[in-house]
Amino acid sequence: MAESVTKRSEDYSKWYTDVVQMAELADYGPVKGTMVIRPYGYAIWESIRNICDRMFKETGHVNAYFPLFIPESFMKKEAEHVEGFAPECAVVTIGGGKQLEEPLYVRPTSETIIWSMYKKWIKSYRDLPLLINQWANIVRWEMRTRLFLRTTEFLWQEGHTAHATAEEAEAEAMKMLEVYRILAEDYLAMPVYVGRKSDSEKFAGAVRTYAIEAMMGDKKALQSGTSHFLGQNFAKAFDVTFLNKENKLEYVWASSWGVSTRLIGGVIMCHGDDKGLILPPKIAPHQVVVIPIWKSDEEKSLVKGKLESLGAELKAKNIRYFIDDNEQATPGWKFNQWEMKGVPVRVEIGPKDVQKNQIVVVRRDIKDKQFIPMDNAGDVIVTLLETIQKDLFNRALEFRNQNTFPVSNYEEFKKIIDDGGFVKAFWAGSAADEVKIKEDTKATIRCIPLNQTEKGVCFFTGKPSDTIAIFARAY
RNA sequence: CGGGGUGUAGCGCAGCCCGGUUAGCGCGCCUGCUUUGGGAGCAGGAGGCCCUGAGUUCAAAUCUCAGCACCCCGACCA
Repeated sequence: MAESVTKRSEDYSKWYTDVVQMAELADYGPVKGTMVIRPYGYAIWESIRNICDRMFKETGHVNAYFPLFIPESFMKKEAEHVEGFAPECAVVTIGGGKQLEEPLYVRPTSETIIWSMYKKWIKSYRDLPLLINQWANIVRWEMRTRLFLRTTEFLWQEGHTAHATAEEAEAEAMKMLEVYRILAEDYLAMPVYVGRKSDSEKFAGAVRTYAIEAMMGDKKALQSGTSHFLGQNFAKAFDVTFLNKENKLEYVWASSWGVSTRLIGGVIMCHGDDKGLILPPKIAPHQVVVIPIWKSDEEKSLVKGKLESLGAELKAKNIRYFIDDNEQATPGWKFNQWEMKGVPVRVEIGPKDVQKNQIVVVRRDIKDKQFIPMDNAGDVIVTLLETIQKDLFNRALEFRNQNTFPVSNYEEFKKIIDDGGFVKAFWAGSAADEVKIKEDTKATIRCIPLNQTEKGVCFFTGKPSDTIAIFARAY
């Protein structure tokens, strides 16, 4: 009986697919490109969603919900937007058995329908800022899909804000970018490069796009969150104006920002190993799994007694724990199963432990096994979870830094990209140069870090440059 | 849309080339007994429009043609 995943070193994408399915995170839906998020995967999404939602509310945002269907005419109002999204949209042309007067787009993102409503709601500077987020599903008809990373339909949040000034809208985009950085680094333990997108990579309809970019276990990049300064593009397209303090009519300034279930894919590829998933404690549905062990009925009642007191202690410390007392499965099977599912800490209690008043505690990430006294188990485990959270981040950070390289010419660049890794180097090229690099190497500018002060020479054009860019192959 | 491939039990496959009784195997599932500190053992059992349609033949999972679906590599895409 060999129920293990493909080794990461053998076939990384097979490994990924194996983990997603064997850890019961998701399954393929009946329609090509669709995904069923299974309870365990959904629980991870709920963790992420709760963390985000709290941070959004702490930064002054409120939730609302806008319709799934968008009239075709709305999509066409912003030229770049329709050009960018129309080819990957699903369109409804029949309703109630009749051909519709106007086709309805299934939202690929909600800027258009939201700004059509903002036109009604915004009249004065007193109505601003308007800071709305929605949790929703969206549809993008992708040609090639991968569970969590790119599916036809996925879950996300999209924030859409309206402001009286460009500075305020830009500040909002930056603020939410920072929220995303905190989400990625402090909760998902996934270090990210934070920066601006090049013009060719920016969102269709944005003035500027910002992103967080993470390195996966195969040294490819994953765009993990984006935040856009939209300028007045959508306000102009939907004619959203307000009277400012000087009683002058002005177009509203906007931002939008989003993260999606793709983050789950990021967590899998950032931390996972050949035994499966490794979840950061802060988002793990179960932070601790307790596996009781007994043979006789006598041992069973002894162990059960200890389980109760341990459960009470873990609960008192607000630890999310699960006692796997299923008698149909053997302990060995459970060990493997919960390692596959990435539970950060495993606790074993058997007759021997009861006798010594101890428990066995095993870390998922480094397999470290220790025996600790029963009495202060709660405190020890709280500390252990914090340590694991930090260690996961540091391990990922070290991996990323060791695989991020400077280059001084294009030959070096090609070698790094071919061998796998990020390139962090001075850049003064054009959009055409970006295309050329992409054609040659499949690498793109992932982001241009903010607040740069250094000067150097562009590795591609040889021109002087004050801009460092990060290049990589991406998902 | 171009190139290649695959459709047989819940999953993974064999059988097909060379047509011939009740279509097999592994895992999973069910029942019973024994087990339980790293994926338990034995015994018994359930489960199949062999992708669809047409054709060839005494006879088709197997040969021929058409269709459909899916997968991989491109193209496209974040």
